[in-house]
Amino acid sequence: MEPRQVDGRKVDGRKARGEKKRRAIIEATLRVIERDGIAGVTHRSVAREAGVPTTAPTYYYATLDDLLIATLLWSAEVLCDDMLQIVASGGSAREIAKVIANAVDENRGRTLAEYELYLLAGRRPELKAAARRWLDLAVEAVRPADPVAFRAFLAAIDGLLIQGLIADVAPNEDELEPIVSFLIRGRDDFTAVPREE
Amino acid sequence: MEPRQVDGRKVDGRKARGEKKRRAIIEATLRVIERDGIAGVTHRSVAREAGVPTTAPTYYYATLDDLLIATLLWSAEVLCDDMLQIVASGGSAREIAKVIANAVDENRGRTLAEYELYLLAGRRPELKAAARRWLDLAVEAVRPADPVAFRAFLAAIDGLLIQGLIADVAPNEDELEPIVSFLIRGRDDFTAVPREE
DNA sequence: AAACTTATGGAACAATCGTTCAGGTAGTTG
DNA sequence: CAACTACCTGAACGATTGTTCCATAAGTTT
Repeated sequence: MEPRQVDGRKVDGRKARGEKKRRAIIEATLRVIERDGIAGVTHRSVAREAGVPTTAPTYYYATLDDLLIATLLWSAEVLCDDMLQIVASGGSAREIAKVIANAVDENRGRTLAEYELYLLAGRRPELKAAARRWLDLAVEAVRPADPVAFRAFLAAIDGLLIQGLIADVAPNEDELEPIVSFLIRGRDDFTAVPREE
Repeated sequence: MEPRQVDGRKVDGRKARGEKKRRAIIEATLRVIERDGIAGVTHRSVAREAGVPTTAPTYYYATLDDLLIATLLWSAEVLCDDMLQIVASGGSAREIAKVIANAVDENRGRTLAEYELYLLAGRRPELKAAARRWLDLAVEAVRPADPVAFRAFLAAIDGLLIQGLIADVAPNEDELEPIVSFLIRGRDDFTAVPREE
């Protein structure tokens, strides 16, 4: 059975293909950012990466800025997942340390891209909410009884990640684990308040 | 008495002027970064900001990249001062909170520039040492007995700053003070080891 | 199948970029 | 003051940029 709209018209296959290409362009843009940073994003570099004609990005996104913002808003969801994986995993200090170590080593490109988002949000107010979203989600997910200690923990996560990016050699989980352990000592404080249903 | 070289030759006034212009160009570049980010740095924009001819930046710095790196290395010293003011002030939590609040409000442009340095260092190894320098200096200045607690503190400083930059309204010192206070509780641990003379 | 709508892409444009270069200017030396 | 040197700059070039435009292809409806 073919997909149809409520009014009986067929779903326009042209639009469907368009949406796919739209996402392909955004994903290509993110890959470019991971590899070369925001500075490397041009219509042509994105088109080359996505394997589409030069004018395709322009066609789907009115301006290069729109493309960049769309990409970063989308990547913010990835950021959210990464960060919540760190914060709300409920795991041991070692598990958290492992996630951080991965973020600054294997996933280094993506982590760099995420902080490019942070920095751009500093200059583009419309990106602020997206960049900050994981912080809000973290608070909501954990519902810390001691918000002060939890905010300190969240700040330290950001600091460990960004400092890990500029280290000569990326820190491994063995180095990170004691620091994380120190940060979450008395973690019971975080989760003492159960979520109200 | 006019300045002379040891060999009796006069100091070349031409070179002296050149050095001044060199610094003027770097300072102009930093202002451009503070205002528009690294993306806004071009030979022409820098020249306009510095009030020098278009080709002057090219003349003094072989390539635009050299200019950028020279600027960021120089700004790293400012970063160092700022950070050490925070860390090694030996001040109260309130004083530290005040410095952070200033960095994300009044000095917002400069703080943004400093994190652009951080991020660029993530992609340019030759900048890493400069970006990391304040961390090394902080450790050396404080000589913490508990390096783990101190590194957590340093990471949290970075996190508070960068999160302050993407907040809807910049946090003030009243909000920051309890967090800082939490971070430096048991600060005696930091300074328990006196510097060996 | 004809009419119609939407998606698509190659050519081209103006603007801006980094950089080159030959000549001019200012300061120093003899 | 003439010769010399080092610093400096305006004009210009080739490359790349974002974006526009129109012809065409693809898909849908009548």
